[in-house]
Amino acid sequence: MTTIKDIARIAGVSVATVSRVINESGYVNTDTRKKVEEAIKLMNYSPNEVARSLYKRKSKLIGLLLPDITNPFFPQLARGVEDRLQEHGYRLIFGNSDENEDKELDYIRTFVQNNVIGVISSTNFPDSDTYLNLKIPIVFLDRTSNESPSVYADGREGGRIAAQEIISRGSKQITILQGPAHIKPAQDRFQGAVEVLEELGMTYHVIQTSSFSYAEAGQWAKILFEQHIDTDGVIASNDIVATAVLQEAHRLGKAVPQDVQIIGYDDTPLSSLLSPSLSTIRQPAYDMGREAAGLLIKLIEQNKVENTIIQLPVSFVERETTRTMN
Amino acid sequence: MTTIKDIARIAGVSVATVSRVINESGYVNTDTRKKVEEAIKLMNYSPNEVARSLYKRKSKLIGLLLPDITNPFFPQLARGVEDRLQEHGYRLIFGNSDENEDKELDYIRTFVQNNVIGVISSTNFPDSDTYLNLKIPIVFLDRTSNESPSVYADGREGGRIAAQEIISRGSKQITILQGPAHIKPAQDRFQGAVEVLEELGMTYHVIQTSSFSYAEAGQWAKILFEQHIDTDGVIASNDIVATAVLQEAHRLGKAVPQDVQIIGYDDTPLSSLLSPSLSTIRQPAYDMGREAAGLLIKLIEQNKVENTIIQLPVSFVERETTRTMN
DNA sequence: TTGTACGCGTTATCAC
DNA sequence: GTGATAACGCGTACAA
Repeated sequence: MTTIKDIARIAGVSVATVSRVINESGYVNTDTRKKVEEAIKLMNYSPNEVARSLYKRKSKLIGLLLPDITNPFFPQLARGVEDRLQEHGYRLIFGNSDENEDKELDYIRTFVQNNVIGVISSTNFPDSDTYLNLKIPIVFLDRTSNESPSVYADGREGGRIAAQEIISRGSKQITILQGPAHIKPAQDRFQGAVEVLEELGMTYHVIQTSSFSYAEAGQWAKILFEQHIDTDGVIASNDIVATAVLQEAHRLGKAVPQDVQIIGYDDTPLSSLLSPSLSTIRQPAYDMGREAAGLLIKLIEQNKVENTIIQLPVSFVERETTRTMN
Repeated sequence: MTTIKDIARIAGVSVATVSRVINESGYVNTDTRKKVEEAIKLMNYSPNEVARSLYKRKSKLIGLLLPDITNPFFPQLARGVEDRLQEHGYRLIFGNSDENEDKELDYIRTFVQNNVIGVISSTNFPDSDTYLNLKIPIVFLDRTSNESPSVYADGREGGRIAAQEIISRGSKQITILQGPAHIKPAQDRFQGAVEVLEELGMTYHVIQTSSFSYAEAGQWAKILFEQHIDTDGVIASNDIVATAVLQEAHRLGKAVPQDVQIIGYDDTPLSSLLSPSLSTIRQPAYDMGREAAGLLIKLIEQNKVENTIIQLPVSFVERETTRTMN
């Protein structure tokens, strides 16, 4: 590995001078600068970030913690985060938490050990000591915590919209798939939907699910129609589950949306490719990622930041699993 | 931040001793060990990985470069990699390359600057100087290069199987969607399919596509049926495109698989949730990720490794977009 | 069995 | 303008 010393030797100057031209700090004669730059190019040298990080006690690394990159909602988030960070020269240390507090804690610790300069986390435990004791900026993504910097979409509102839309399009026997109990955004959207259903005095049923996994989605769909065969409107906990419901409806010979309407949640890319394409509540995942990264960068680079709570709008995406309004 | 010095002071010993108990190297009296361990627990101390990395000239970090985490094939890969690495105490620095050589080079450089101890890359440029000059272990994932360590599934064979299956199930007017020209695995599977079609003297058409993006998939599907309305068998370049074709077929009132059979590629999780569910060529993505991580770890921790080229089997997954054999 | 001192590659301070 | 040099936190000879 070629170090700053090598460059200094080749350019015939001291390491201090090399450091100066690299960091554009302090004075340095045009000629000597040229010599140094040539040496750098010659050796294809780039400074050791680890040494830098050790001295400055901070790196260009940012920790990103997501529940499960395999759930198609999160890659969008991750991509948004990465694209924005990359523009500012930051890099990502990444981990999947599986919504597991221990795993999360373990990752956060190693993030800190690696001098990450900030953390973006999608966690169900934003108020745990892990985060409270963190001395670096942290942004919660897709999850909220009191006054802590957060970027999220309003789940309760999303749930409300889902319920309103499906009701106004004529469903009378609505079944809600309630997402995993430990996942806050899932409960928010569930609450929102229930609120509207209650307000309007609708009869409805609830199917409790315990994961968003592809593997189990089919099971929830089966159970749904076993227990409530006459349901004519399904508010799913996310697009994966909605897709499974759609498939099961087909299997049972139910016409969608004539016999049963289905509304998903997230607006994952696949939703528009289904047939019928999936009506859903859109969360602007990519933008959420970008916003979170932007907020974190502000937190890192400025001392005062105005808005540390960023709420992005959700919206109903009308496709083919809901009927048209008359 | 609490450092090894603090621990030493609190435990009333020298930093060397603390280091010894942490790393379980050298002798240390049971009593003094106890004192040190107590101090560590008291302060909730964990060693600074950056300083370690600087001294040892290598970290516990591994660089992972993927084309686009937003393509549902790659999260599976990533998850496999991460799960295995995590078991061995390694962490991931992650980047999306967008199949772009400059971006790739930029990431690899920052990986090196951060003392990553190995790299896993899904690249179209495995023979570029970037990789040849790398002095750390590298494993190519989903892509191959001569004799370099690689983990991949046989694309050519996958293409052959796709063609064989669709032919033996009765398609006569086959259209192949040829994936992006610069993506090797896409071309491999295309070649494989063409080979079989040629060998059997079938007539077939080719639609050239230039990306795997959701946004454009619909376009290719439209073009396909515009140019070859009488096609009765489609070999898609991956599951995303296959899904778009399926949707377009619906739109045109074509029955699947009666009028037109469709075979995808990858066996992305969504494939089984479509209706009709998608017949496809399965790549064991998660396992590929795990294998790649395992191979890299071997490369890092052992000096001799037997098999550095790992080829995983592809297989036909029969679902509902192909007819049953008689 | 334990402690001292040095070096890992870089930046910043302070002379010159 | 430029060059020594201390310091960042840790691991390891080597000495004790």
